[in-house]
Amino acid sequence: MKRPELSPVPDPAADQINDATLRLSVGYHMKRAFNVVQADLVATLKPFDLRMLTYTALVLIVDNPGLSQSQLAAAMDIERPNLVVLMDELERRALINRDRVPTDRRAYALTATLAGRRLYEKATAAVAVHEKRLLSGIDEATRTAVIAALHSIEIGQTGEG
Amino acid sequence: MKRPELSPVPDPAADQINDATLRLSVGYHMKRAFNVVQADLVATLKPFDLRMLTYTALVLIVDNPGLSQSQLAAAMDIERPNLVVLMDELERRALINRDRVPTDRRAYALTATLAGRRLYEKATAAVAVHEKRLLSGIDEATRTAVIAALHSIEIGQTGEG
DNA sequence: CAATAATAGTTATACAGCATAACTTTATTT
DNA sequence: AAATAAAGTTATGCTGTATAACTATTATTG
Repeated sequence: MKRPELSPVPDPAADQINDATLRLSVGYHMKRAFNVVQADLVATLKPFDLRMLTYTALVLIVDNPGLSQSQLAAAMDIERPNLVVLMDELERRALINRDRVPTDRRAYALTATLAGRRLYEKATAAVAVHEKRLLSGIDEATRTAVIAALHSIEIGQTGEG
Repeated sequence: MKRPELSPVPDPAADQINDATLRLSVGYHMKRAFNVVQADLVATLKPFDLRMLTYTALVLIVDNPGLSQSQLAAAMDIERPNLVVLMDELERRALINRDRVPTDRRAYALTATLAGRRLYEKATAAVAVHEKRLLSGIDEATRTAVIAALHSIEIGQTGEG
């Protein structure tokens, strides 16, 4: 506002916005960084017609054959009703099977089809490549430390005391 | 109740789900960690009737008085139409003012009211306290490294080559 | 064993976050 | 002056997430 027209820049605070207060928050940093990572992941998975949620579900089913929808929902930290539509989609695309559990006819045993496993392989390889590029500016030691820190935040050692 | 090994557990992956493949992805770690942080932030801001978006907007307006909605939307990395409803809410609650810019009658100059600045102070203090607890298990050096790494990911030095 | 409670999956629904198109009003450009 | 661009707005749709209520089945228990 008080910038005289000495500088060729037309507007003062136009492009330089002060977010120093927000930068004090780790949540702010995480949100901004995660936005970038998520955008990259979404773009990476798009050629495979997968979103983060469908990819995550597919991977967990391939790696944990036979698990139930409830278990999967718990693992993915989403509500059961929301998982149903994910399974509907993966099943419709013949990437997974919903087999009835003989010992508990309420539950489904989720397994990946051959097509599902193939898609898993391709998508996982693509994700690895893209993530490698995303982290190319961070050395291995730091990368490990970041992963560990993120995990420690996730675990949440903030006792109630 | 711990299950003794008298019986071969019918379902092996019952409570222990293997997410090793996903753990190779930083995005997965970030999402899970961010979920925790976000939940904490949401809970922290709830007493002030603020969400992450409204809090972020309020802070940026207080710290950058006079900025326009377009500038704010750019700073927050959200679309202008979505910012409108945020400003509607903050204005309705008399936390900010939308003053017409004399030199450009299309734009609004956003400023915080006294109530807005007071809420900013209280909310920011609360956020700081909660984040401190959230990061209590991480030493200062690691914390700095994590922030730096997150920022470097955000900036995205991944060239197009 | 029958009544009850709990669990797995489902449907319907609602809300927040994010994106795009199209519009009005005002500024800028040509 | 006409065309173009920018700021803000409205309408709309899609994704992700959450809850209530329902069914079918299993587990509990009195």
